[in-house]
Amino acid sequence: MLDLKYIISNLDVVKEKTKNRNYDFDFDLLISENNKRKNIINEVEKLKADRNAISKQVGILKREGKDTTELQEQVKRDASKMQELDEALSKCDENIRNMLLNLPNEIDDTTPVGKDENDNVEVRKWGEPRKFDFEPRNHWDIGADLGIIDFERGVKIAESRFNVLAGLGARLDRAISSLMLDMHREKGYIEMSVPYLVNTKAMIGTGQLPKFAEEAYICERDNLYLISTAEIPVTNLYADEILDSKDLPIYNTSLTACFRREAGSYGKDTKGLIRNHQFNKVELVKICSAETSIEEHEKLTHDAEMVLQALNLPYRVMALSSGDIGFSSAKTYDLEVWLPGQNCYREISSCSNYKDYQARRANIRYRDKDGKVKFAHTLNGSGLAVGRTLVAVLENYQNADGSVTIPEVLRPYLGGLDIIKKG
RNA sequence: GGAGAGAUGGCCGAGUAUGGUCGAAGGCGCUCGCCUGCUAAGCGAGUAUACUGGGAAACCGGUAUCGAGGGUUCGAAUCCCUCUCUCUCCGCCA
Repeated sequence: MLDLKYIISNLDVVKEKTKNRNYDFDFDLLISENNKRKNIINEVEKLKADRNAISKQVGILKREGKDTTELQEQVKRDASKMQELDEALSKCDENIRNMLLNLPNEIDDTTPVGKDENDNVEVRKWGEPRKFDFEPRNHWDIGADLGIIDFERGVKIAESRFNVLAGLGARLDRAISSLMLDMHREKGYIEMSVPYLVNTKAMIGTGQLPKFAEEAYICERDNLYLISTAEIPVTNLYADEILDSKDLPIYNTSLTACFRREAGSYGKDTKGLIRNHQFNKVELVKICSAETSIEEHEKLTHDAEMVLQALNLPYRVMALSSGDIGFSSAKTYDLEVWLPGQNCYREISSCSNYKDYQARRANIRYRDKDGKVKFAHTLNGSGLAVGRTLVAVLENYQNADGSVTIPEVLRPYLGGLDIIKKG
């Protein structure tokens, strides 16, 4: 949520930046609603001030044993007017809040302006894609042949876009998760184990609602949502809190399953593990002050990159353009890993600086050194998507005979195992 | 699932029976100043948030907020109703 006062006093900039997202927003309606609101406040608060003053008088007179009937009658006359105005005011407040909840974050000045993902800008590249002396295969062929990914049975017990990892597939998934969590813990992140179901308030806090209700699985009976990312529970841990500046920055990491309906992506990546309804992800979440968030964002991205480097997986870092960046984000770097089976780079992590956008929604604040209460900045990034990392390992480490070499750093997590072979 | 107790500022905690002088005692914490070889202690002062009006600003006024929402009343932290959450006991259970 952007600050309404900021929007009004920087209207041209905000309009321009919203337009750069290809996002339509009725700023005129917002402003007229706000003017209406101020007028009502003026009127109703005068009435209330009168009422309070008279009520005070009544109290004093009653104690002296004097008659107050006339004063009481006087207040009664304005009661219905006050109620009317109060109702109009709450309606106004609600309208404004809804509008603000549906206005995306202001893009950072360094976010490249562009139409869509084709305008994303490559920031850096790491590693050389391996040269194969055979035709590299897709991970779903490799996985099925090795018997470590079972696509059919996942569909049988749930529906399409669900899969089952079996044997070394499941163990490899766990090894990858553990490696990531250990690496992040060593960098100072606190590991968190959090609920996979959250309430509406949390979903609004991080920006999934009201705009993206279609993406979420709902447990209607209990009015809870399955999380689409650990960002939701971990960021909202601090909702409605005033943190001490001594406790900032907060570094958290969390492994959770993530649930996404993938509405509107029918036909996209239907094969394999790339786009599933449920996948594991290790998330990095930071809460920090406004002064440090740009630097913390760079560091967070770096921390996610280190996992790819440890696994020796080639990748590139993309700065998302204004047309591709997420609704709540001011600036986002995507990490894209090289997938030889598909001969392209694919997103494996998304690292975003939300600045105070989520903090305003979730009411996450801190007291700075002067004792002033300020909105915090929130950041998060995948470090990394576990399923997609599994994909990258299978495709990058595949051998001509269909086996897959285990990357060195994962071997301690697999009892020293160095290769997955058929049978 | 059954029975009971509770929710007050950054934190703890009084106030609720008897509605008005309660934005709310006291303590802790924090900030500033004093004092003391240093630290600790001590002394003094200050210390909620949001919205809104005026002002260049310092600041001054108004409104709202004692879990949330409604109601009674001239007036609600205090009385009534609904909901949410927390705790204790019982039952069930990984």
